[in-house]
Amino acid sequence: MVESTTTIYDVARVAGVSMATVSRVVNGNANVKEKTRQKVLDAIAELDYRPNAVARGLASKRTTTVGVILPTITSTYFAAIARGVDDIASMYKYNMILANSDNDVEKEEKVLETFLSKQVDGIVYMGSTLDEKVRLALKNARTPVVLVGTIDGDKELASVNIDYHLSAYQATTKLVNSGNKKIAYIMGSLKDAENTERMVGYQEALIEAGIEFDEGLVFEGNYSYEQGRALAERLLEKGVTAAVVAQDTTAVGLLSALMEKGINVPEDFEIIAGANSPITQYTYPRMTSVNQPLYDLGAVAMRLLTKLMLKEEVDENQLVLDHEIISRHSTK
Amino acid sequence: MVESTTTIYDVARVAGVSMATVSRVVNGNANVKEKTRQKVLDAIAELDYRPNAVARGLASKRTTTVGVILPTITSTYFAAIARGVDDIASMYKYNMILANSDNDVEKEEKVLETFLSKQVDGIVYMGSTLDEKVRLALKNARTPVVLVGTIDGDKELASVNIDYHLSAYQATTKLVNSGNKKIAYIMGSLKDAENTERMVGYQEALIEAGIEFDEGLVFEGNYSYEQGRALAERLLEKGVTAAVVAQDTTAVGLLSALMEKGINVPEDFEIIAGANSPITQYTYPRMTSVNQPLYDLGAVAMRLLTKLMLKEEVDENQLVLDHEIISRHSTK
DNA sequence: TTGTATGCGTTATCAG
DNA sequence: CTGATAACGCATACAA
Repeated sequence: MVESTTTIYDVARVAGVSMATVSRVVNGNANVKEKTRQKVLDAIAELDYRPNAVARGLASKRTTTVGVILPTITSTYFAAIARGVDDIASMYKYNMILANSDNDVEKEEKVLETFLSKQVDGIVYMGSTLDEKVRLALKNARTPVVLVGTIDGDKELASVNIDYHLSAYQATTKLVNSGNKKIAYIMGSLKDAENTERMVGYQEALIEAGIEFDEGLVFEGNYSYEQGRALAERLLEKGVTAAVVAQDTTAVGLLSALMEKGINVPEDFEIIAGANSPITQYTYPRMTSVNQPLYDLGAVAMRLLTKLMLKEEVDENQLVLDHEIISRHSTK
Repeated sequence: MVESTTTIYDVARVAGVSMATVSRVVNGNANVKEKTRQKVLDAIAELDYRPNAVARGLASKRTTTVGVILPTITSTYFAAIARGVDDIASMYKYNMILANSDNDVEKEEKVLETFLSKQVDGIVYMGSTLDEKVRLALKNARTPVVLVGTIDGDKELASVNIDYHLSAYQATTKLVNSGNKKIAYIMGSLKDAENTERMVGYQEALIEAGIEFDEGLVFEGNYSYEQGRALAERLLEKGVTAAVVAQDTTAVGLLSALMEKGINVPEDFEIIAGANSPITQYTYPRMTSVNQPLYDLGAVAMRLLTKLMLKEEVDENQLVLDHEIISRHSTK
């Protein structure tokens, strides 16, 4: 158990071959006689040799590591996506360096810098807002990047999303059809392309139903549970009877505050959550929700990234996955 | 924008100094004249030079990266801990390679192997069960390891936990005091040291209250929401009127199934959740829960790991953080 | 099929 | 205070 790192040279010596040969068998190169391969394998086992990935990375310029940046891993939304990323990543033998950005531009820039210095082979970026500085940094990086749940207006960066415009239209229409006249929409910052798309979908649905658009019924959510709770009163005051809430935690907060006020959901108030993360099913009543294929968003993004990293042909780098609205018990 | 990786040599040439000097200023070595330092800094800025962390890692044998292995990041429980780890890690300039193990021993071994080959400076391990093979691998690693929310019976590995025995005793006693005679305990596998500790605390509380221990009221949970739901009926059949549920998601499942059956919580059935992850507060009614300082568990673990990595003095490597029971509305 | 030699981009030792 | 120069552990082009 003295162990001073055993290197490829040690293996070569014990196996009676050159280090190049050892390297070949370690890397599965076919040009090795079966007999020598076995000798090397034996020596590796005997010495308990483990290739040094850092040295390998320096020599090959590939680290088999991807950087993943997201607002916060404590969000079930991002956690689900990250899980999809990791599963595909490990399937392709990549590891994932994960960093929380809290949607803070400075942190994002710093993390990006670190990722690049660590020579990650690719980057997966999630963030509601795509700041212009970050967008440029991402674009200029000589490392493949895939955005998830984040829209690059210029469509220069590869991305995987759902059709936010359509989902907003559908959710709003569903609430219109069950008789609601005053429908609120709670979404993230309107500076994000994703939310302007939602806004348009919302407006279209209203117009189609002959309902006048009221700017006062659109709220910028901040992803917090507490905000959802706080919103309950304001919505009630305005006579709102239904709401689409893009952020699940906020939707759950709203629901819980309404229930505590004795408002019947869905009889007196309908809610549609926006991402169908697990928590929407942990509430009582369970919430109707737009089902974003979170895991798949991550999985598909990572798969796309592998292609980019391996310089494979990619015909379309703006991927849009299907969503659906799952009716549970927070709508009629 | 042609950019073929600019190295320390390029900077040296432009600054008119040797690479050694560049290395010094990059690493904040004091032995550099202010004037030359400025020249180097200018050259770095001009060339947009970024140190290659891989080369640095090979030369210095330090990667400023720690490996984090956990069952699944989609669990709010582990996600909260991971957030604590990452915050402290980045505070100390470390990055986090995250890997999901699904509590699968083979995956754990494989991940561990990968972490070591990537030369991580330290490892944070979370997993309900600590398999003997994994325990040995961890113990033999020449890399510092800290367990979180995981008990090593031999106390050889550093760890950060709460007092599971005490928390079980307190939760059970609370339910006893509000008049319950049939109290169920739903916890993870009894093969885990953590849960045998809980079991003892549970039994002690019952004995103290003169209530006979009934093995049939102890269930092995599997962390799923669905299992919580399924358990509702069985508990009711047995005449159980209260339960301590170590896993939050299972507790939430149980609560929702009871509510749907028209059982009043807490009037007819009391529940205490075991980890106070955010979802326990998203339910209606909000759940009384043992509050494990999840974020702190991660933060303290990472802090401890930094000490181990820097070979600082550590007087105690078996850390126990305080917990509390937060009374909300799923208990009387 | 195998071996030799060189380079990857730093850190670190040792002179000066 | 600064500059050569030797590792670091491996991949790989080139020879044999």
